[in-house]
Amino acid sequence: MTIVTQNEPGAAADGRLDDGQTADLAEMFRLLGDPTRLSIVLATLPGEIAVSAIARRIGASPSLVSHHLRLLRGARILRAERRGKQVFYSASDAHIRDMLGDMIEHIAEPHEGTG
Amino acid sequence: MTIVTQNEPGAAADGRLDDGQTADLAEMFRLLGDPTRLSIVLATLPGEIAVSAIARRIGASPSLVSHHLRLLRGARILRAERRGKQVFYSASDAHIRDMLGDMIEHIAEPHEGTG
DNA sequence: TTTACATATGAACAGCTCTTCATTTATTGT
DNA sequence: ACAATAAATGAAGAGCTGTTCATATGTAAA
Repeated sequence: MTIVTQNEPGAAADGRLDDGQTADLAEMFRLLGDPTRLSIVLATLPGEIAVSAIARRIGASPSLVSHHLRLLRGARILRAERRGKQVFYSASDAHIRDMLGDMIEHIAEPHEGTG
Repeated sequence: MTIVTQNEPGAAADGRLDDGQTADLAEMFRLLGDPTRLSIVLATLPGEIAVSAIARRIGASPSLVSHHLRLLRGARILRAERRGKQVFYSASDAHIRDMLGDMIEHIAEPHEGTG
């Protein structure tokens, strides 16, 4: 689960990642590749949000949300902080937040006019 | 004057995407979420590359590569151009290229763990 | 303690996906 | 025409995944 950043000189400049980096990146994409899970992640971007609030906002059961949250926690995409009865989730760090922010901007940009 | 309520391209900067955009983004992530498929996409980033060359480079069978390429073509992530017996693949547009370039930069950045 | 709320976990199942192998189509050269 | 090479396609199976339901755990208040 460690992201190795010490790759050989000259790599990564033109889209070359080593196998470990590729696997890590794919794993991250895989987790974001489910609509429910992506909705959960998106719901955390504005700021900390409790499990029940996520469930309400995306229209899913707390159980399902919790299952997905476990995976997102495990991949260090989200982090949890308990406060009373509730557990608040947020992006695990600024890196994740920036990355997702960039993705959203990309998606939000106008695509070519379809025929 | 009220604030824009149109939820099309140019949505919010705080992580709010409509269901369609979320589904599209998830679908894209899903496709990039398989290591073999991600490797294929990465192999196309430096420039056009033929199917057999991709297969050689990532160590997969031409058949498997072709199957994945069909999905990537279908999602407009890659585009194909036949030249003689070979078919060359590349990122479908600058948008995709930029997005993936950003992702790679993000992944390549130092990402410390184990505090 | 008991009650109520919030979240997490386990089991189970339907549906999907990745891969392999066999076959087919497309293109070039003889 | 035939053979050779490149790529695409179809079928089939093993394994994985998302979801639901039931149950457990943690927390706070009465």
